[in-house]
Amino acid sequence: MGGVPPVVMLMGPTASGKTALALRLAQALDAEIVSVDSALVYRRMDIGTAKPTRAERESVPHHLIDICEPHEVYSAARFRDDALACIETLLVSGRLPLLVGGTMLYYRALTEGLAPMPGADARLREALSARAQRDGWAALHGELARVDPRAAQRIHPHDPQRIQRALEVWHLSGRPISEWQQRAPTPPPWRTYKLIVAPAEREQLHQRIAARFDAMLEQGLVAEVARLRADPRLGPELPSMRAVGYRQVWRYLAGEWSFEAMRERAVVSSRQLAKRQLTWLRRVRDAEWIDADYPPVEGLIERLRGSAAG
RNA sequence: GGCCAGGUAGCUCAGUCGGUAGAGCAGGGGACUGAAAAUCCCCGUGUCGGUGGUUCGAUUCCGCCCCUGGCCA
Repeated sequence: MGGVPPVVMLMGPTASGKTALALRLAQALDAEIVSVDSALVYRRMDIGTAKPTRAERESVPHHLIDICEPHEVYSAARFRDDALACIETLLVSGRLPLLVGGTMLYYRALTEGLAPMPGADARLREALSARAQRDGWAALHGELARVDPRAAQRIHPHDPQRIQRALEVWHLSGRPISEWQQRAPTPPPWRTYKLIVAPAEREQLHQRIAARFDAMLEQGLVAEVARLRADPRLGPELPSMRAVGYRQVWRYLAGEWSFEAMRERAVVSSRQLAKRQLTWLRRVRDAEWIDADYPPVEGLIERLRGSAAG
């Protein structure tokens, strides 16, 4: 099969058991885990992100976890750079990279690349938000329609995040975002083996999600968020604090929601996240789907060994 | 036991001056290029508690019954 080294990607919705399965595979295959998760990158966010425990991280090396502070803004672009560097290092030293996570945009950034357009600019975003506050996002969408009709057509007038990003790119580069985005995918040079783990029944996933959130509460999620709230650099609008669970507990601690309402809203958000992840996952081609309740671990190990040797 | 208010979508409720009903939430599907655990888009037939009656026609009006609150005994 040639000398192209393999990379294994283990994907799946939240609460599907990715972490446990990854540990077993990594130990059997002598692999190292590369996290593909937009929340695990943040330090001090452990319980609510279901971050692998210290013991787990000692049994198998993990990468791209705890790499930035919650007041910082991580991004798909940073992930791509970090992941490419990390995978290269592992491959050079002959170890198998096992990519594990549920942030599907990050997988896409990695496997298809990102257009080389300008990155985020906090000042500009503030200015755009201020104008939206005054004139409404519809006005900014109208402006986008003048400078980049193609993008304006694709972006819904109610989608502030994308309107803002499109205008940001326009102001920073003088070129429409739709122009930047017209470019062929740039796949990485290695072969990938894709695994998707998910419960066969949606109801099963819903039960896992509720049970897991209750477990997080028992483990002290509220206290964890209280500690984060005490950090003056953190606020509810930051990407880190908008993560499922954190966002709801924040509002509970702010006195906006009862404990029961917080719990319900968090579980609901988690279910909705899982649904969005599944929408991405269904589109993934050439992936092997694994039933989360009966993962064929031994068979998988055999196949991956064959693939790695191939 | 009596009186009052309710029983309408999985939940909370609106509504039909009689022509078989619609919001929010939940749920489902989809989109997704530096915030992505984010941000958006689309999708609403359900014995209108049961049963008789009036009526061309009842979820709507009337009687009785059941259930849930509240008040009075």
